[in-house]
Amino acid sequence: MNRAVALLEPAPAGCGPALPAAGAPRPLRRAIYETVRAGGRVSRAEVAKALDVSPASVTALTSDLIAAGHLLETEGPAPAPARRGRPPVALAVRPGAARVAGLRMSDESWSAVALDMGGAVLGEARRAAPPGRMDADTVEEAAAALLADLGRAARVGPEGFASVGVGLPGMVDHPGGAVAWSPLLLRRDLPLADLLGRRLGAPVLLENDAQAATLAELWFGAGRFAADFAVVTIENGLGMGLVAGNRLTRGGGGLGLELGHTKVQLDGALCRCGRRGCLEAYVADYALAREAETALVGGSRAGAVGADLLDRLHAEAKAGHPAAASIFRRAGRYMALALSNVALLFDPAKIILSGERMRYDQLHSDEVIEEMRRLLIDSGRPPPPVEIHAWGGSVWARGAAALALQHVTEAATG
Amino acid sequence: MNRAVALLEPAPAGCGPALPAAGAPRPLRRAIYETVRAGGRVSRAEVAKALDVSPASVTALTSDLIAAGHLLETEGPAPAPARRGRPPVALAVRPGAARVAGLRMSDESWSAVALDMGGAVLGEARRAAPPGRMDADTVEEAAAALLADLGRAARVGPEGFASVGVGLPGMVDHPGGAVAWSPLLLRRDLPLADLLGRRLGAPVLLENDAQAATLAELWFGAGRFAADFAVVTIENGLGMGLVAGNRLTRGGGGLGLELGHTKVQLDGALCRCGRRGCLEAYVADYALAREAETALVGGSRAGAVGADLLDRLHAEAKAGHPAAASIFRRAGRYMALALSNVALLFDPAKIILSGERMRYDQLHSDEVIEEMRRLLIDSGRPPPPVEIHAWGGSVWARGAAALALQHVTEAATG
DNA sequence: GCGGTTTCCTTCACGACCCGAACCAATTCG
DNA sequence: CGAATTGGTTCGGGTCGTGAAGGAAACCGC
Repeated sequence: MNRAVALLEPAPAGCGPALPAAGAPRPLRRAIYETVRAGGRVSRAEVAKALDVSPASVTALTSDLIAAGHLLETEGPAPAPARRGRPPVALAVRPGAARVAGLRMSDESWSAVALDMGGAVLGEARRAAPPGRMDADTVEEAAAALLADLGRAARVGPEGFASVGVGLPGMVDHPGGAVAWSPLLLRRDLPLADLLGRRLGAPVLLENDAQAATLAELWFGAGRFAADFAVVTIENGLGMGLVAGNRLTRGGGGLGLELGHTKVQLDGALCRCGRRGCLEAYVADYALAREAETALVGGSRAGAVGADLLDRLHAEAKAGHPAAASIFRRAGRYMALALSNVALLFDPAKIILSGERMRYDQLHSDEVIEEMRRLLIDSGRPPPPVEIHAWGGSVWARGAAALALQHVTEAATG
Repeated sequence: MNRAVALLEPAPAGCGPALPAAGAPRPLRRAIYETVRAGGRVSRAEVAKALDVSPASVTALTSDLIAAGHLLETEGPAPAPARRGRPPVALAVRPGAARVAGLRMSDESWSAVALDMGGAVLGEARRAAPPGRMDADTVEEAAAALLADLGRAARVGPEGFASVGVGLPGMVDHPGGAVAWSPLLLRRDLPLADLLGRRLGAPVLLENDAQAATLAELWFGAGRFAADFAVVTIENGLGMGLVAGNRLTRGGGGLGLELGHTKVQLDGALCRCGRRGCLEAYVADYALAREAETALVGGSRAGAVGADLLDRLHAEAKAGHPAAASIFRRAGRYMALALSNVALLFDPAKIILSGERMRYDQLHSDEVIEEMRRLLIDSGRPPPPVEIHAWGGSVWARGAAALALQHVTEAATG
């Protein structure tokens, strides 16, 4: 910091996992690129130290990457230059090398975000979700329209996105690019990646929305410096994602981890999946809503639907309405039970709660966290801390965009 | 099979994972060795095809491994020689290259098994567990005594074991070689691997007993040809292990997956861990026993303890005793709930039930499996099949020995 | 200002690893 | 017996990454 230099490129703060993935035999070229991206502005010497490789290799490969237009040397020193000796030259990802998009489909609205290769947001867009369950054509149309909006917002022309990541609820076969089942879709086993890829003119990567949220934490959020953590998402349903050894874990079959339908009660409450005792049937918004209708009887019930109803319930509970409060209290207790099960089965270093619908803070109040702690057996170690990330809108789309970033990176760095 | 040749070495059936581990950057030397061990008797051409490497590399590295005494060429053709062309030369692991031992410590009895490098059992030994919780000296003494027994049974001299694997209940830090907590030990955070290693004169690898059982399935059992499966163990408590991408998964903190203490009921039955609603509190033997005392009132209750009591309960249930039957029925239903949760969270290709104490078949009857299926959401795919492996005695010790085998292999093949 | 020191980066020769192509070897088929 | 077929080996070469040596750019003390 011994001199101030105006940067020609905006200084990226870095994105992507900050720690190297365990057991990943990635080529050194890519490892170097990812290290630079993770750090934002990193010198060659730092790269060599971080990856434990010789400076010679770093020089050779960075000049290669610079020549290929993936990295660049920036003015100004790296974060903490030593006071003596030759000052380091900061390397950074060349942001303009490519642009990617992330789409997030949900039952309410779809959001999209455009990123440069440094992970900086170039623009955002949002549209209401098409009503009802969709056929393939409807999905394609809506996705193309949203991407066109995004292109305008981010000043990216058509065909301007090198890759598009898509996150949607349901059972998504990520490697196969197919959606085994989704509440948004009419058809089972839809090869959506191919369909959208043809329509959008760019390779499309699919992922379950909870997994996309997990990627968002890993790439841009609270998980960047944690190697092992779980993300629990509260949206229309309940989902979760797991990062182990700094990489996203996908279930054996490539499908997501269906936390919402794990059973927390024999012969319990009825879930929309038709079974009884699912966690969702106690904590999801539709579960709260059906109890709200009972609790708020006598109020202007007929007029309140969906989110309105829940907001009213929430207000009543805060105001001390006993029935309303008991609804949230029970939901919170089941939430604690579920979180303790996650901690016991996955042993994460931390648990992150994420989702747009986390405004009902009784689901993650101090009492809930405290109850979770009580439910954990004493392992001699502190229980995993629980962090709340009630990020707004585009975060999940950014997670989907991370898929695209990863894909472009792999293609570019062999 | 066109000619019969007497083998100088016993023909090994092969051991170890039959499929290559995903994302494992193991050196080709080791990959070749492991491929040969997995297949038992494999030709160079088959190795090259299986690993998708050039025959040239296989030739070079196998001659290297043969010279080092790790592999050998055996007489007789490999399993299915083509009818035409030069007949293949079968390669096999040289069984005598080293011997390893596996120890399994439990609350009742300790078992041990000696293996050669081909995974063949050279001998077994068993001793009653030392009573009560042990200090470090007691563990060392008992382990050394059992290993001496094993040496005699397997005709292996002292210092004859190249490595020793140990499986024990509790929270085991495998990479660190420490036991964070175990019901068998007095002390927390005991660096047992170092202590035993010094005493036994060989490198010692520790693992949670359920994880060892999972390794046993992966190396010798039903998991050899499955890349993704879960193992649920029913012993004094309930444990589980998970194989993903053909390798054992360890929790974020390196500790096991505490299935037995996941909560299946808010404010449920009291568990020995002090919490309420743990799965163990419904299905473990001590949980059954305490209900048995109630159910069998009027019988010769005073005389029946432990296993006797449960055997009587089991007999009564089979004979139609209503209270006895209801105990097992409830336990079975919670078992089904737990299995469905495992399937939902880990999405394994199959679930294997293992353990010496699985003689109470109501815990894994057809009704239980059927109930598990009903509890799973319809993913459009068949639910994971459940296999029962009520193997006797030394299997868990073999899983521990697999740890040692793996360690020796890694040391030998760089 | 000017060597000495420190840190960063580059150059260059080399070794480890694995591959492709060509070739030899051992068997069956016609 | 030659052709075909399959298994295994030899050999030159490419890629990747290293260690050692040295040049480059700053600071320090005189």
